[in-house]
Amino acid sequence: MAATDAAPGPGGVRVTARRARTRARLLEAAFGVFAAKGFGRVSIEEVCEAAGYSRGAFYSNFDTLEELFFVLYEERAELIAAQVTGALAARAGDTDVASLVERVTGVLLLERDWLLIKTDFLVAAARDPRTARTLLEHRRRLRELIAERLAEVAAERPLPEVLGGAEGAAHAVIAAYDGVTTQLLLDRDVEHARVWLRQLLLALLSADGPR
Amino acid sequence: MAATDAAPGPGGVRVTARRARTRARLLEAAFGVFAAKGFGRVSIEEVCEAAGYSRGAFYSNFDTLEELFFVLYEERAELIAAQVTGALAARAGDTDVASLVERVTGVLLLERDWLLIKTDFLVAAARDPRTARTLLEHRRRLRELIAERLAEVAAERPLPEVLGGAEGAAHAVIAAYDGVTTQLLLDRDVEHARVWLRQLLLALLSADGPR
DNA sequence: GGCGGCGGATACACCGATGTATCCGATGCG
DNA sequence: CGCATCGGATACATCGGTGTATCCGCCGCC
Repeated sequence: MAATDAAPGPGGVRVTARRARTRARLLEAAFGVFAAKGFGRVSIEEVCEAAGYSRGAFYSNFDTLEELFFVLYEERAELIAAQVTGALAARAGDTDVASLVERVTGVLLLERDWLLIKTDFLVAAARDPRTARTLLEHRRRLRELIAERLAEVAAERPLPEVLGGAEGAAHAVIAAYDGVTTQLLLDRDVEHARVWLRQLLLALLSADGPR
Repeated sequence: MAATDAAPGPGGVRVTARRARTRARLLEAAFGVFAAKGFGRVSIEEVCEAAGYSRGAFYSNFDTLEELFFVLYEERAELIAAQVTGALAARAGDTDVASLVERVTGVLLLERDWLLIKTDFLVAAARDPRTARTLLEHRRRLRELIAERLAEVAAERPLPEVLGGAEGAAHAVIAAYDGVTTQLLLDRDVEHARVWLRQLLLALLSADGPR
């Protein structure tokens, strides 16, 4: 499948194997550079150097650094979403809050680098409504995944009514995740963050449990 | 007290009234510019133009744009801290969680612009340990203020033990605040954010209450 | 009211990053 | 195996931002 896959892409543009490879390498390298220095402090040149290409390669694949950044974000976000889906799907019949929390926290707080990039993206979205919609949509999907799962759990043992059903509870889970993320960005203690997130989620979700 | 206050400052540098005014105006203008475009997308020139000065004025008062940004942050952070202190001190004898939450949420989620700048600062701190220490110290102070107050509350009606005492509960309050902040940055709905934060805090703090 | 000095304005040189135009080599097809 | 095309490299023009050196006017004290 060398160049035979040079099929017309969605935009009618042929994409050869070679092209796809450089594009992927640029994205991969950009991930590291963005994480290290932050979008806004990174030049096109730096990304190319890290990937082992010249700027010519960049301009052949992207129009602007922002475009690359957005593509990078969406790509990884998709990946995370898949992982969460997996973590939630595992042992689907399990309605124990604790084990659910356990699995989700494991997936959500893995790499600090991703959190750094996600925060850069948040900053961009905070000022540009169009970008914000992308991020909100992504969050909505995660929230729904969680809400569905929590709904099952709630069937066995009711969630705190203060939160407002499975929907509200899912909202709370996201908020807790965001909150812990902030702390992790500052103290760099991934292990502590994971423990703390677990604790926080348990406090939120099983509050009325032992009433 | 016109120019007589041109007393040697802490660094042995005379600071005249005129100088202080321009400095303040630059900071004030910078606040708006940073909030609108984000640190990293702002040039020195832009700040000066917004303030009604030329770049000469800037370089006379600051060495770099980053320095101005940090000064700006610390100045406002101090102000917020004072407001929170005030909100917590009011009706010091009051040990009702709900009214406490009410007062704090009112102070914490006022202007979106401040949240934008604070997030920019977070991004900077996430990559520079030195900056991180500043931010962590600021958070620590807020946390202790809250913890002290929660300790009083806990004397009347115990907090959820899952959180780990007043200290842990204060930690949770900060996390919830950060989480709601993220959402607010995206959807721009301040009123909703305030309601939601209140709900979240109540869920966290009064969970075991009616047991 | 003149004068010294501080604060801010103006002008200039420099640098880094961007975007583009052109060129060359690799890739894959007939 | 030769050729056409695509992808990436190189070279160049340009621009915006920065920092600095110098100048001027206003403020404030004698």
